[in-house]
Amino acid sequence: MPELPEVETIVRDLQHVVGRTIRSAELSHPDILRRVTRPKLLKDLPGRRIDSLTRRAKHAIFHLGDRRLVVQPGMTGSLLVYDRALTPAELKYAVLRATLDDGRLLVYRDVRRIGKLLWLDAKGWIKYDTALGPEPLEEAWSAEHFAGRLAGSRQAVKKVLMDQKHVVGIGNIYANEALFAAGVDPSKPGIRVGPEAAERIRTHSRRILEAAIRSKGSTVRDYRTGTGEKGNFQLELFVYGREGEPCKVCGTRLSGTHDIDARATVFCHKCQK
DNA sequence: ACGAGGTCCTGCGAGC
DNA sequence: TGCTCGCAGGACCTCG
Repeated sequence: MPELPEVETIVRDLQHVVGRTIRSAELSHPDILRRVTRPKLLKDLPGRRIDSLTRRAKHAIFHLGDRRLVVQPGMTGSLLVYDRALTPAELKYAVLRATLDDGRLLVYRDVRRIGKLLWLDAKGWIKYDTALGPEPLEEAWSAEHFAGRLAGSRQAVKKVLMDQKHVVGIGNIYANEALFAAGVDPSKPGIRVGPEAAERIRTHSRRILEAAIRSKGSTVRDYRTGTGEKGNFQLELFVYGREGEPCKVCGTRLSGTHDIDARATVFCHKCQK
């Protein structure tokens, strides 16, 4: 489940494809495309140079001349580069395969295809970019900004933290972790989270995201780095995936619920108020 | 304008 | 042993 640290890791690992030109492309499942058809994308890609590869929110952005290929890995998406032909097993989930001018293969792999590929021109990019909230590791996500968004919402604080309109890049794993670290009950309505607790959530979110980047992300299931390896931050999780196990801080049995946005929420009812 | 809830997609593991 | 079924969740959509 790539969130910000996982996509950041993938993008850093794949910088070696920058400067390469796409020679040809193949797409096995057009159902992952958004706002573009298969014939259009496959006609547009060949001959384009990868000018840069960046991250926005939980997405990887390939800058290809006047257009951008936005990769939203969703749950099970990953980006991999091969210097050999794919095995039949690898081919099964290789949704997009782009042959580069040095002969290597750039692959978007996605088992469940919850992920999406967007092919945007300059205008489409602006629309996409402006719909997203600030990056959590940048200045724009200030104490005032976050406290203001919380104060204006009756939604559960966990849902606000995961809402990409308010702040990007934080998904279920890191929302659970940040709220535990901040000592805030995930179900508390945003409007009832005071400025002090809001600031704890913001600073702990940043700290955890940065630590997770240093550990190359959390591999809970399918996530792999851009070099095909597992991340390591799953070893440092305090609550996610630990329902029923003892709280690492106080020993209380961790609670679990699906009441917030139908997502798995795990928390310590003693540490989080 | 906002919030609630449904939908997509497939592998995996629990349970019988 | 082999089957069914529930679950995982980011982004987007519709409905009220």
